[in-house]
Amino acid sequence: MSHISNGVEYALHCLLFLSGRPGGAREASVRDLADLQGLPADYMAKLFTKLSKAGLVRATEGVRGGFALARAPAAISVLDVVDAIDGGKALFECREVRQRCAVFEGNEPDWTGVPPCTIHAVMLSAEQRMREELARHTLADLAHRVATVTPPAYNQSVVTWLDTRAASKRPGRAES
Amino acid sequence: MSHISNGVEYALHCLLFLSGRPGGAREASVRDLADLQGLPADYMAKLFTKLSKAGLVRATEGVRGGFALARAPAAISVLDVVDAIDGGKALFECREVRQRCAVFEGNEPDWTGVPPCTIHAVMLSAEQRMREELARHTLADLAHRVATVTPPAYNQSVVTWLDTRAASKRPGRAES
DNA sequence: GCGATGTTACTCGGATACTAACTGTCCGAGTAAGCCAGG
DNA sequence: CCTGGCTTACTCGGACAGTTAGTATCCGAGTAACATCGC
Repeated sequence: MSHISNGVEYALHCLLFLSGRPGGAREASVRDLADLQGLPADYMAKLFTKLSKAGLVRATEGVRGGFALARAPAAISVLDVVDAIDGGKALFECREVRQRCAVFEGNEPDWTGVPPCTIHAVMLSAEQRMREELARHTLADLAHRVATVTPPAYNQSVVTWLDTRAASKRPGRAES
Repeated sequence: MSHISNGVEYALHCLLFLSGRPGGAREASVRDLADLQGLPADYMAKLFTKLSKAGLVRATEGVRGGFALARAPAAISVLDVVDAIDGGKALFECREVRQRCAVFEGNEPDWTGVPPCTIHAVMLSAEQRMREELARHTLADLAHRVATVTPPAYNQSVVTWLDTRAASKRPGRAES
């Protein structure tokens, strides 16, 4: 299992669609976002509730509701998304092996408890480097980089796909 | 589950004992090393075979056999140990979400395959930063730092523990 | 006394559970927007 | 014309199964060192 889960990737792709819409700040439903990318919709709903609790997106309820970014794309970093989805789990969990040393025979001295253990310190610094790199990139950066790769016709077709999808479903007794 | 497993921690602690022995290059059996630190011995044996395959330690078979470092402590980095135990697994696995976009309807264009996807690139750079930090620290560095924290009496008692342990078991019909 | 045999402790590798996390699905409750019927 | 009810599509949250990786244990095979036994 990779440390950064698939959920993070799913969420980032969806957030990119949300931030990439021209004119900004329009909202989209989870189901449309998931179907557009071939992702499991129910699972995405779970991920979006996590994003909402982290304050990255804002939900509007009811019919024609959906999610929109709660902040500007430039104010949301990849690290924010990773922490929101994966819960800020540690890269490494120290098991405090030093305290189990057989030489102590049950009563370990006080110097083994001093934080952090030497090996743990190395892992913490490595994790810090990783987090710094993730924090350097924002949704705006990613969206801009994606825009340089994708042809404009693709962006247009995505917009029309979402629009026709939104138009096809309307509340009330439409099909009766 | 943390990305850097407990096995890496176990291995690093054992390697520190191996590199910290004064006079260097003496060997110790897996069972002694495990019992000294209260670690599962059978599991440690598996980890040491991984270390051996990676060329970090050298095994001598038979009675009074054991493991010794294959290189100088200054020539073994924490990254070497992580890769040997955890198999160099990726921090993030790209699922190539772009190729599933519903707009394509089965026939994705060629530009989605260009490596790597924008999100993947960010994760790769973050992983690279982490690996650089892990590669900066060697066993010699760790051993030196540990030596500044632990009292000298502790090191002496560990040596005597290992020696008495080695002396208590001898082949042949010792206990008859 | 010297070589053959046996015992012991080690490495090596496979087979097998157990546990935890991630992934994905299903379902019910609550809410807002629009449509329709009745006053 | 206006108000109340109804339908719909959404969010929200819990419950649950499948898969995978890490953790841990057990066991058998092969090997080297040393003690003992037999010549």
